[in-house]
Amino acid sequence: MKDILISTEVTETDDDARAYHHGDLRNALLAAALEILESDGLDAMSLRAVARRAGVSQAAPYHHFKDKRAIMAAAATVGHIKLAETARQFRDQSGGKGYASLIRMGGGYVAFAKDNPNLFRLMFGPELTDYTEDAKYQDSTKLGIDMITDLLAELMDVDADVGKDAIESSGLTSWCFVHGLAMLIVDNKIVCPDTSEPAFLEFIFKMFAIAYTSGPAAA
Amino acid sequence: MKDILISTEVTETDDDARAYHHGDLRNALLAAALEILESDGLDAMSLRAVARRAGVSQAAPYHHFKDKRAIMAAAATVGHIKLAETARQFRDQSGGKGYASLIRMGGGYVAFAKDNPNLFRLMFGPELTDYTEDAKYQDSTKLGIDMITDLLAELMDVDADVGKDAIESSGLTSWCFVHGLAMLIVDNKIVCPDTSEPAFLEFIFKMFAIAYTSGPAAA
DNA sequence: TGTACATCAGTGAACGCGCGTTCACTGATGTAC
DNA sequence: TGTACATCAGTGAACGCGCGTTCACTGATGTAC
Repeated sequence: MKDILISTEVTETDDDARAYHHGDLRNALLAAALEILESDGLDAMSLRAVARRAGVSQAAPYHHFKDKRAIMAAAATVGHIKLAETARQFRDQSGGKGYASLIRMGGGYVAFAKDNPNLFRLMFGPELTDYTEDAKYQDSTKLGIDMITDLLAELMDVDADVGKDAIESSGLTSWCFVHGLAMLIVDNKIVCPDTSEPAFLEFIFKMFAIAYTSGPAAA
Repeated sequence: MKDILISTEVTETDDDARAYHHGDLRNALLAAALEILESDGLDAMSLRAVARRAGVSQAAPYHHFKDKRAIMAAAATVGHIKLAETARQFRDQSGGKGYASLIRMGGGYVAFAKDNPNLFRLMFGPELTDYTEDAKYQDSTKLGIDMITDLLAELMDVDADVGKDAIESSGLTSWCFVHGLAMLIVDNKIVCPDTSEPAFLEFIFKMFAIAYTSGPAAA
């Protein structure tokens, strides 16, 4: 399941999205939605605006999406998949094993948020928290935390005194830190180098290092 | 400045908000806005809905707020002040000095977010990031991080080898963790005890403890 | 104390707007014979 | 190969809605004399 989701193309092809009059209007609409979302914000991402951008009539989207929330969920699904892909790419970069790869993965998480702020907000915002109509969407929301937990399970010595609970707890706290960092960057509360610059990874490493060496345990 | 802001009443009285026909319509509108925001979300918090709830005509708010963003900023200002108040109350609770008070302060941050999710979102959302018309609002946004940094300056041994930079960096990472925890709770991604329960503080302590004892430094 | 006046908070109607969604339609395509 | 038909993606107009904002107004209040 997880692998299927991850390997899905970003412009995902649905089972019933065949080439008719337009060719592939569903994907064109989804792409238009993502473009409008990132350039003008969630409020600007109306079904009418999406149809306009895709060059079709305002009624056309209803042949591909049940209602507005359906296309929002589709956009958020693409986002969760891209987030997981980015995190994995960063994790697999060269430059040290062990916890360094965990930190790089966090860097990927932050990089995605920084490069797709409005999509990131939609993914974690209130608009879709109770949206249960799309199983693909719901599955996709678990990709991020699953990757963290899986990697931690590798890194921690599971066979010894560390159990499943501890891994999950550690995963949760790592997620909190990296999610807060991402959110505060997206909110313009923290300045941070461009994700294309080498300085970006240095910044991430520094933040993680400080986080894990100060506080109650270190004091 | 900071103390003035903090000591301001939650239903803040502005310089020019005197008792005329209504008595104190500005505060009534602000209260209505906060109620609608928390019960029905930001999209429902229209100027017309606020006026309706306050029992006045839809044009009345324009005698007290320049436009819609002005009342959003006023609501966010109240939020930032309440957030700082809550954090301070938690910090000053009995039960240990030192880093325990830092953790309790984080608990206050999370408690506020959990009890005022939509207000919390507005405070850190994109709607007001470039709003420069209200100095009071802009000042209020700094209250949270300032409290963290100030407390850390007390806790850390400033005279020794720890400089201002280190304090600010530590403050930033503490903020990241607690902000992420708050956000993920608000997003319904993490289950967490009610803030009224004793278990709430235990949960916060546990999360902090795990965060600061796992990861690269501890490994 | 009483009157005239200035102030300005709140009114009610109107503006133009974009929205989500529905509806009967039309016309290009694939398929059965 | 050619014709008739069924399918259904996309159309264009319309629905009712709530929004932010402006405008001339009205009427309660505070104040000057």
